[in-house]
Amino acid sequence: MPRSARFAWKSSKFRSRPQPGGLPLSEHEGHLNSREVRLEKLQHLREGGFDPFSTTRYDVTALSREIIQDYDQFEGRVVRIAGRITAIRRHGGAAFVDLLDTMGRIQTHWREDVLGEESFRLLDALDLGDFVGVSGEVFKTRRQEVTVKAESVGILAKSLRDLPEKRHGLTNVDLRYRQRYLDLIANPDVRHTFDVRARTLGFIRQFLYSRRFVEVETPVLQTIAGGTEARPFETFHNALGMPLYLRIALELHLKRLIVGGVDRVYEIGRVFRNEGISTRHNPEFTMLELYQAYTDFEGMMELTESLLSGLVQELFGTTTMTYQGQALNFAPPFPRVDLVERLFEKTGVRWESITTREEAHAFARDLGIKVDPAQDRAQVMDKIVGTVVEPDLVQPTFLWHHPVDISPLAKRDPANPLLTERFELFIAGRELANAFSELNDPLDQRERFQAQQLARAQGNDEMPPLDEDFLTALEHGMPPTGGLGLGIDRLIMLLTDSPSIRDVILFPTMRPLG
RNA sequence: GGGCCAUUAGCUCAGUUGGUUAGAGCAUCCGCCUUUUAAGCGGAGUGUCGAAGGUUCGAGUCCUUCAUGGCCCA
Repeated sequence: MPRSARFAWKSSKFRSRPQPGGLPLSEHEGHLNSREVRLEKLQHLREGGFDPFSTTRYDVTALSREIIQDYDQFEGRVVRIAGRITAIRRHGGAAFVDLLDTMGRIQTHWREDVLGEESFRLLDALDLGDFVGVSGEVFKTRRQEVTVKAESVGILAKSLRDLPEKRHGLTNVDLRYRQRYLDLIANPDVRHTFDVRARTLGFIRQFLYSRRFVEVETPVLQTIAGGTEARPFETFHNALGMPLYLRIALELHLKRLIVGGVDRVYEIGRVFRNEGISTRHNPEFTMLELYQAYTDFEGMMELTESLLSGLVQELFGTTTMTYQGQALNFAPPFPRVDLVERLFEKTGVRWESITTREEAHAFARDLGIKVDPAQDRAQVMDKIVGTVVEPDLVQPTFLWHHPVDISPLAKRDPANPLLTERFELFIAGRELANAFSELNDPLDQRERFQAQQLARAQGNDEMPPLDEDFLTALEHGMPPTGGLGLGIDRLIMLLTDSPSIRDVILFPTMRPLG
């Protein structure tokens, strides 16, 4: 087709139809759906020499928000912007076209007498969702809206599918998670949530760098998935001909690095636990684990307070924030609650007095707490604490002094060997972090692992197998060390006031459709 | 795993006691409109009512099973 041909597009939608308002249609005539209309427009653009997919670059000189915020500096200047069309308001020989770029929305004004007929008529083949580049002067309309005058335009990509509806956005939660790209286009809060996530990770890395921590990456695929109690995902290595497991914690490899003399070490990484999905659980999630030699759980408390209060200060400009209507104050020091003492205050029963599985189940029954009959004493006691103690811990609070029987990797309290030097940080009733003075006695560690093997043999499939390689490392000597694990996703939920973990994971685990 | 709820046009949603050809807004298509912004005015409804069975003269609506999601419980 000759390049000089005037570009004009008309839908063939009605070509096979009788006149509008006329005779009824036969069954196979007439309607094109929206994708077919867009394909037809694409075809016309190509035939007119405007292939939207042939453009390889468009040198952008300004972004929407900076043009609007620094209007004084941009007024009258020619800028080149690019983005997705989110609205077209046509006025005969002119049109307002809204573009969405990475910073936000900006309006452009297209006039036939400025662009010329051919360029202006490109609008006939444009739809919401298409990418265009616009170059021209920055000005303000009568209504004082900062606008880019379209002096030249380019089509950068065509969209073949409709955008979500503009007024209500995309609210179908299923679609929001499955097609997160649409969610990001339609719902600006989503972008904010993931900006906060990125800034938080940046802050944490900067904070740890300033304390001379080294960031490392340890194996995801492991022959023994240990470091906590959880069912792992299993996979298979073909060349080795053996099963491998996806890690459930970072702990045991990072401690090997402490043995190796990396005195301050951390990893931010994905861990995988083969358990149910809920508003607080995704099968894969992100953990921060850090280990610092020559300090203990008190050192980890100080670090935790300093990290979180600094982070909240950085994000909000103050140490207070609100989660789901609850005001939270991150100013250190955080209050401490002794686990065994608080349990006694709440129930009149001391942890030490419950020595058997049967007693634990009876205790739970007395409190009206439903427990899986298969659970052992420690699991039941954990559940009781989770029900009667933890929900009250709304303000950032250290729950500490956990019994040794639920803390297989923590050092004993020198004053009471049944307790450990451990704490869990609770905020808004939820566990956010877990830390302790790391057990470095290889003989004690072996005994506790062996106790786990007993539970494992009795059918507790959350118990990891004994990790002989880790014990060998410990036998080479590990200095006294403080360790901390912190759930990044739950932290981001707090910081973005998100009720569900799925709101802070870009692509949460979903069943496939059909 | 159990209970409750939802699934209707591309998107957001109505749809009565089972009753004629299933509706609205946005989006889309046609016409008009050169500073609008939920632009406006006039015209056009585009659908496997999540899927499969069943009851019925008649099912979006009632029953069963299944699928996906949400909330609560485990």
